[in-house]
Amino acid sequence: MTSIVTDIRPPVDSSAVVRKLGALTLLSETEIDFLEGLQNNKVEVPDGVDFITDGSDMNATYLVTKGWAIRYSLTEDGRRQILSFALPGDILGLHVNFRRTATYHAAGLSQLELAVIEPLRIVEISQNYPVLAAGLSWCTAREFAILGDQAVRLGRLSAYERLAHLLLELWHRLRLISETDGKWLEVPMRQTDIADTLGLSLVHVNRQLRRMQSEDLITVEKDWIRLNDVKKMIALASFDSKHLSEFRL
Amino acid sequence: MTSIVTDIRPPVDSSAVVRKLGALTLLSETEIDFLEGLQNNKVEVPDGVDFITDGSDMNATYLVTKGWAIRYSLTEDGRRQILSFALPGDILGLHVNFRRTATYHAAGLSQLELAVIEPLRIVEISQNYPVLAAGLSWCTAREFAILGDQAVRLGRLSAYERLAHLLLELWHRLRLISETDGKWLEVPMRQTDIADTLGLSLVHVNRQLRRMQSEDLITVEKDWIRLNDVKKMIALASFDSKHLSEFRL
DNA sequence: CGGCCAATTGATTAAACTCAATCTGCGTGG
DNA sequence: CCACGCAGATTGAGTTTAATCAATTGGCCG
Repeated sequence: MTSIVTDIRPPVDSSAVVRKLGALTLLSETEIDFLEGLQNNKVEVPDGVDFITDGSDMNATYLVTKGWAIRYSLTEDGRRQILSFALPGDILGLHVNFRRTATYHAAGLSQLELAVIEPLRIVEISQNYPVLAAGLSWCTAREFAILGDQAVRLGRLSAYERLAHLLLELWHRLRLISETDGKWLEVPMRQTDIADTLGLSLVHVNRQLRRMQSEDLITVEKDWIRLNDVKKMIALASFDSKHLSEFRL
Repeated sequence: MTSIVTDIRPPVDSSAVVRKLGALTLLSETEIDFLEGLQNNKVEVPDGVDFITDGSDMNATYLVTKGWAIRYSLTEDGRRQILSFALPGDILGLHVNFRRTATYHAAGLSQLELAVIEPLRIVEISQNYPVLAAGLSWCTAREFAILGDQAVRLGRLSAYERLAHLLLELWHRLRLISETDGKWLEVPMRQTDIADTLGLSLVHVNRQLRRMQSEDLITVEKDWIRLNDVKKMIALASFDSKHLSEFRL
C-alpha cells in the first residue's frame, strides 16, 4: 500500500528524522527512542563552513537537525554546482562504511545543527532495528531519485521551469517533516545558491524570480516564499511528486 | 589502502561483474562462483525496449551482461533526459527491496543481455558474502557519485566540456571492466543519445563532436571513438576520476 | 533503385550569460 | 542620530551560447 503525507504522524515536538520516518511507517516507542538517542552528540556548524570536504576522509554520518545543508561540487576554476539539499531529518554519509572518501563538499546555508553519528551505530540499526533499516534504505533510494530529478531539471527544463520544479521539491520535502503550513516555506537560500543549484547565472535567476512574482505564482518576503498556486506550478514544471513521498514495504 | 585499476585482476573470460569487483578487491573462488551463478537467468532485450518503466513495479534486480543500458526520465511533453549509463557489470535496481516502484525508465542502446536476479539473492549476499556485500555497497556509492558528476556536467560545464567529460567517464568505466585497450572505445550511442545525456540539442552535439575531431582530440569511426589525448581532455573538462575507481575497506 | 536512419551543414532566433551600475536594508562606529 | 560599508537584490545593455528550422548528405538494406 502507498502511504502519503497526510497520515497520522508523531507529535510536532519530535525531531525531524522521527517526523520524516514516522510519516512513512508506524514507529514503535523503542524505535523513536533509539532515533532520538542517536542525536545526543550535536554539533553547531557556522554559516558556510564545510563539514564534509571532497576527497577527504569521512569518519561519521551526519544527521541534520536544524537548518539546511547543501551538497556541492567545485570545478577547478571555481564554478560551483549544488547537487542537493539536506533538510532537517536528512542524513549525509550513510555509505561511510563502504566509501570513506567523500565525493562532494557539504556545508550549511545559515547556521546549522548536526547530530554526529558513529558508523557503528548505523551497523547497529541494520542488525537490531529492521523497520529503521528499511526506513534508511528508503531514504537512500529517495536521495537517489531526488538527484535524478535534479539531473532532469538541469538537462531538460527551461530556467523558469527549473525554478518552479525546485520550489516544488522543497515544498514537498518540507511538508513531509511538517515544516510548512502548506503555503509558506522558510528558505535560507540566497539567489546565488539557487543559481548554483539550477545551473544558471545569478542575474538570470533574479529575472525568473521576478517574473514568477509578477505572474503571482509566488510571493517573496525576507527568507520566506509563498507558493500561491501549487497546482498551476506543478503543471508548469511537469513535476512528479511520487519520488518524494511514496513508500511501500 | 587505495586499489587502482592497474592491479592484478581475474582473467578476461570472466564476466564483467567479476572483472569489475575483482579490480577492487581480491575475490575468492567461492565469491567468483557465486557471482557467475547469479547470471544463470539471462534475458535478451531488443534494442530500445524498456525493461524498467517509471512508476511501475519492480520485482527484480538486473545485471547488465552485454551491451549498454540507459536510465532515463521523460517529461510530460516528451523531452528525454538520460540519467546514467549501465555498462556490462553494472546492476540496476539494487534497492528493489525498499522501493518497489521504479523512479526511472531503463532500456538498452542496441541489443542487450541482462541477468535477472531475484531480490532474495541480494539479501543472501548481504548475509553470507560480506566481501561481495561491501562490493555492492561500493557500487551503489559509486553510482551516486557518478550521478553527481552528471549534475555537474549539466549544470556547470559548457557543451564542449560536457562532451569531453562524458567520454572520460565512459573511458574510465570501460577500463575498469577491461573493455578498452586504453585508446579505442566501442560506443553504441547515437548523437541523439549524447544530446539527451548532456542536455543539448542534437545539432549542437554534432557540432561539438566535429570540433573535437578537428582539434584532434578524438577520432570517430562507426561506433568507435578513439581518445587521442586523454591528458589534454582531462584538463579541458576538469575531470576528476577518483569517484570512479577509488576503493578502500 | 528507393527508403530510411543518422549525420551534417547553413541560417536564423531565442535563451541565458556577462559586465556594469544602482538600489535596499541593515548593522556598526562615531 | 547619522554616515559608512557591506551583502544581497535589481536593472539595463550588449554578447555569447545553444536552440530551432530547414535542407542536404551518406551509408545501408531490401
